[in-house]
Amino acid sequence: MITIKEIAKQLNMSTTTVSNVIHGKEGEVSEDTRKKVKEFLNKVDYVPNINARNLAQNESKIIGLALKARADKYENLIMDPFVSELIGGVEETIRNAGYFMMLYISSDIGEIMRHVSTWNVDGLILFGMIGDDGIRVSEKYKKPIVCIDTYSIEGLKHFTNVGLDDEQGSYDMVSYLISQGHRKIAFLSDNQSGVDFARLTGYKKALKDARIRYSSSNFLQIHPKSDDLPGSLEEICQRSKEFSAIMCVSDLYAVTLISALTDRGISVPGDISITGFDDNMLGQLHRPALTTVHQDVKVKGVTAAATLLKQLRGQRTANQIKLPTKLIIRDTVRKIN
Amino acid sequence: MITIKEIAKQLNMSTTTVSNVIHGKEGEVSEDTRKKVKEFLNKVDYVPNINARNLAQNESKIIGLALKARADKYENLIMDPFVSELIGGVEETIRNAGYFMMLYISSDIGEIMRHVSTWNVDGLILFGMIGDDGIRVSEKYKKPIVCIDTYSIEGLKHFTNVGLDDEQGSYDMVSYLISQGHRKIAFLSDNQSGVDFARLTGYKKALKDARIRYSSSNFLQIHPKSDDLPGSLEEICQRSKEFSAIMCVSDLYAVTLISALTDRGISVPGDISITGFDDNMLGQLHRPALTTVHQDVKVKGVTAAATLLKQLRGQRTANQIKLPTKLIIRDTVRKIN
DNA sequence: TTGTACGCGTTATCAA
DNA sequence: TTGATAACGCGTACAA
Repeated sequence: MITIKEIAKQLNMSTTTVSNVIHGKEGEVSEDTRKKVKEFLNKVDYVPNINARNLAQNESKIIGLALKARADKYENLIMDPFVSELIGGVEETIRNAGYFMMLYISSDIGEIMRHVSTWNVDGLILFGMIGDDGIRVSEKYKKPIVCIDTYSIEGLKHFTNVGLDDEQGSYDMVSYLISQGHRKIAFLSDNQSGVDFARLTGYKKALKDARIRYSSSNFLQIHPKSDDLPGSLEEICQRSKEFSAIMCVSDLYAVTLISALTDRGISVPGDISITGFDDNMLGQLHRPALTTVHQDVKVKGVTAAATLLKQLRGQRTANQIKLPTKLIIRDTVRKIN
Repeated sequence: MITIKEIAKQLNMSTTTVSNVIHGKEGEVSEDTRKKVKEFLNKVDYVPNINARNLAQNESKIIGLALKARADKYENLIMDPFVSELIGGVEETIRNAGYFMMLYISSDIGEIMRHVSTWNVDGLILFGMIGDDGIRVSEKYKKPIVCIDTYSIEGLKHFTNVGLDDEQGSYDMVSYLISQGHRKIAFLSDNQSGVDFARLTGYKKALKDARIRYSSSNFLQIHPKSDDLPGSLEEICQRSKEFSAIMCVSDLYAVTLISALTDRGISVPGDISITGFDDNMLGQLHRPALTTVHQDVKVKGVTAAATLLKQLRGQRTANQIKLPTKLIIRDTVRKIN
C-alpha cells in the first residue's frame, strides 16, 4: 500500500511529478525522470487508492447494479437464471471498460437510493423497477440511468430502457400454436403488469387476428413462492383439461408446469402442448425439449451496460432499445387437427 | 450531496458536533443540540460520502467477492446455478451486516489482487482458487480471507475455508448405488482436482469397501465448453453401455447427460441409472426427478460471509468448516438384481 | 459541551 | 520541467 507521497520522497521529487508520470502527461515531464519513476512504480507495484482519487475527482468509477426484489416472487432473486445471466453480461462489460460493479439487491427503493448516494456511483442500472420507481430515482440523482425491462412511457423521458420486443415474441408464439391447430390456448403468468402485460398483449393480439375470442378465464395464475406453488400448480393442472395448449410466460414456469403435469400422468405434448419464453438452460436441457421464444439475456445485460457507458462518455443514446426475439420450435407442441 | 461542513454552517455549530451526533456519541453532546441536528439531518436527507470516510478511517466497508473463472470451463461463470446461489447468500449476509459487496470475476489472479488493493477491501471471499492462489493473495494482503470449496492443506494456515463433506456425500451415493445392485459404476466429471478429487475419492472408497475394483476406465471425462460438449457427450453415451450406473459430479452434468442419453434412445433409469450432486433446480424440475446429493449452497455463501464478518469483528473462527451433505433418493436409479 | 485544526492519498492550480 | 500547496469530506485528538 505504498503512496505517491512515499514514492516521491524515496525518489527525491515531488508528488506532482510522480502523479504526472502515472497519468502519462507526456511533455510535462522529462524522458529521464519518467523512466525513473516508471521503473520504481513497477518495482513497488504501486496501486492507487481509489478512495482518495474519487474524493479528489468527485467521481467513483462505480456503476451500481440495483435489483429490486419482488417480495412476492422470489425467496432468492439471484437464483433466477435470467437474473444471473443478466448480471454476467453487465459485470463483464463494466469490467472491460475499467469500471467497477457494485451489486445491490433490495425490495426497498429508498434503501437503493441511499446506497447509490453514499457511493456516489457514476451511473446506475436498474432492474425490477415497478411503477414510478425509476422516475423517483432519476429525479433525485442527476446521474445517467439505464433501466432493464421497464415498461413506463413516462419513464422514458428520464432514463433509457433496454427491453425486448415481448409483444412480438408472444404474438409469434401464439400464431405458431394456432397454425398447429390450437384454439383453446391459455396464458400462464404470475402477474399482469410490465413484461407480463406486454406478453399477454401479444397473446391477445394473435388470438384476435385469428378471430379467437379471449376470455379472462384463459389466464392461469401461478404463485411462485414455495409455500403457494404446490397449491397453484394443482389448480392449474386441474384446469389444464380446458385447453389444448398453455403458453407460459417463462421457461421456468413452463418446465415447472410440465413436471407437475407429468407427475399427474398428463403427457406433454401428447395430452397438452406447453411453450415457454426466454430460452434458457432449463428448457434446453429438458426432454422433450421446450418450444419457446428466444431472447439473449446476456446481450441484454451487455447492451444495458454499454449504453450506460456511452452516456458516461457524454454520447446520446436512444431512450428505448428493443432487442429482438426469435421463435424456437422444439418438441413440446403437438400439431392437432 | 450536502456535507457535514455545510450542515454545521447552516446550524451555526462546528463539524465536530454534527459528526458526534451522527455517530451517536451520546454524552458528548447536549440533548438540545442533538435534537436540532437530528431533525436537520433528516430534513436534508444527509448521506455521508463514503470515499471521505474510508480515506479518513482507512477502511472501506467493502467485502470483495472474487470469483476466479476457469477459462476451460465456462463462457459465463455466473450462469452456473451454483455460483448464483452462492452469490445470493453472500450478498444478503453482507448487506444485512451493513457492509457492501463488490463482485469481481476474473481468470487472472493478479488482476484480482490489484482490484482488492485499490479498493482497500476490508475482507475477501474467494471462490475458484486453484493451487496456491489463495495463499498468494493472503500473503500479500493482511486482510481476513475466507475461501469457498478450496482444497489446500497448506492454505488453511493462511485462511479459513468453507467447504462441504464432498467425500462423504460421494461415498454415500456410491454405497447407495451398490445397495441397489450396481457394480459397474462410472464417475463423470471434467477434472480430477479440488472438489472433484474429493468426490472421486469418496467414490473410490465406497467401491473399495464393497470390494469392487476401480480402474481408470471408470472415469468419464466431460468437456463442458460448448464447442467440445457435443463430442464428449457422444463419446460418453457410447461408453455408457459398459456401466449400469453413472455418478455425475454435478446436477448440471447429470441432467445434460440424461438429455443426451434420451436423445439416443437410452432410457434413464430403465437402461442406465444416473445420479447428480448439488440438488439444485435443474434436478428437481427434471422428470424423472434426479437422485442426487444435497448441499445447501445458499448456506455455504451465508456461512462464508458470516465467518468473514466474525473475523472482521476480531473473533477467531475455525479454519476449516465442513458443511454436511444429504442423500436425496428420487427416480433416476433403478434397483437391479 | 463545543470548536479548532490536522491527516487520510490523490489531483489540480499556479508559481518557480 | 518541476515543486509547493490547496482542495476533496470526514473523523478525531486536543484545546477551549
